Amino acid sequence: MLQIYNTLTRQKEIFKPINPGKISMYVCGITVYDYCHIGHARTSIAFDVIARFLRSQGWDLNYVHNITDIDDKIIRRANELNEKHDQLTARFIDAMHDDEQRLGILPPSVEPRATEFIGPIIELANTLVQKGHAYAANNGDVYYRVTSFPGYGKLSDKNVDELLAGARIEVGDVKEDPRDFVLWKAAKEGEPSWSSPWGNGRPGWHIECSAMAKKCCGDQVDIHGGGADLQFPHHENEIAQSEAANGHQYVNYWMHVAPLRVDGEKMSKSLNNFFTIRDVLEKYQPEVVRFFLISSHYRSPINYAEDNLIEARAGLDRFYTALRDYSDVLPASLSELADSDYYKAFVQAMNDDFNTRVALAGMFDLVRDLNNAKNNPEQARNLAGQLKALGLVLGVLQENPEVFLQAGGSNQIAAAEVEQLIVERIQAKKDKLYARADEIRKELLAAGVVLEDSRDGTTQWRREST
RNA sequence: GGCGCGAUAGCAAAGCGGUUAUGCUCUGGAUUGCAAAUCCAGCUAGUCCGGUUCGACUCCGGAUCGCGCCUCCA
Repeated sequence: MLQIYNTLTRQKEIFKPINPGKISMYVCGITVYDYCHIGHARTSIAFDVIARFLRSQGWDLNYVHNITDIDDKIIRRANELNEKHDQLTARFIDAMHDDEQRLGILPPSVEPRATEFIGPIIELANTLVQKGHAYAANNGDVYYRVTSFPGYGKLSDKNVDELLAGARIEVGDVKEDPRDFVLWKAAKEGEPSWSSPWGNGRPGWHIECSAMAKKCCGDQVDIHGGGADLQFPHHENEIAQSEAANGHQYVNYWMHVAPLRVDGEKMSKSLNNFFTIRDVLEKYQPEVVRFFLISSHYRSPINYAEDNLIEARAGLDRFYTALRDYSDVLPASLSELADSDYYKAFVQAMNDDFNTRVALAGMFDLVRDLNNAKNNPEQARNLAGQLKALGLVLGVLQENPEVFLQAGGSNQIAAAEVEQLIVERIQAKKDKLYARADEIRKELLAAGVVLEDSRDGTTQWRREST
């Protein structure tokens, strides 16, 4: 039985779909004015794992992951780079897809872009104006009237009155109330714009998600997710918009992924302490990064630190070492797994608010049993197939073990050179020249390569995680 | 200041009112020409102070510390 921690109620709840067997899941994506950082990767991977798991359990999942491709930062960056805004966004969308592919993130069911939903956005803004929840200011901006929505603050536990105290009042503000937020922004000279009942302009940030969720998922969404930093104001504003317009509950289960930290602080654009995905992948294998990010629960903050990445590689080393002799074994099918205790433990862990850490712990148990079963090839192959099947749900363990183990590390020495030294060493061993054999071992170890002799006289090698 | 989250062994990170989490590290043993890998065994826990309970790391209260949101942010 699937349980999900709901930010709205601050507790784990038994999941009940709106439509039997179906789940709609809307996840806030990225504003594409720069390369994605690994904080973005954390959220994307968390929901990728959730999507993979839900599908594996037979749910008919509609996973919507949007792209914000028009906003102030995009316009500013395009001006800085003297580039058209849509060229800029196209470039960074390509980069994002590239990063996602490398990290094993499967494409969502739908990937709507704000600029493709201008019509529905205007329609929604219009509805809100007509219902008295929004108003057009005299400069062509349209604002949401926060005090018109009684439930405002329910997601983030904010008190509307206290928000007034902290609200920023800008010079020349045309809002009725400092808490009001923009639905439609009048265009200045030269800015990209679309025509609307209020003149040329562009959508505000929050309304695009309300509009796209409505079009892609319907008026009510099963699961809506994103980074924890979107809880307020973004998701709070989405609720205000959608519930005021639709007249009923917008989202049943709100899920928020904890921030990734650097030196104990949140990694973010504004703090400028972020590492882009491509920077990180220069240094670590994609699967190592992915494994690191799923090694803790999605609601726990994790620290991006070298030691933790090395540990992730060490964990994967254990998995891939166990799978070494079974590169030809295919992941078991779900029907083959039905009676497996490992599978049951895995599903139980994942059903408990997607506890990947506990799921992995069970997979390590499976590794031990697999290593113990090496004298029973049939059983061993069966266990290897199970392990790969569980790995597939998490999006890991699908590489060829030798390829994985021989990649990464410092790469001080080429694979061909390693192979050559191994040939020389095997000859030395045959000649009982153990001093020479040990010398080669030491030399390679200094270059981060570990040799592993086997009983039949062959030698396997891998690169160390450091 | 308001709202919220967390504090677990050398490190990382989970569940659980009483029974081994797990991974890495470390120690001993098996194995190995030496190693590595693997297996077996073991060592290190629950920030502090109270309370509830036969019994608390687990529930309740308080303190301390850390973090997030309150402004664009996944």
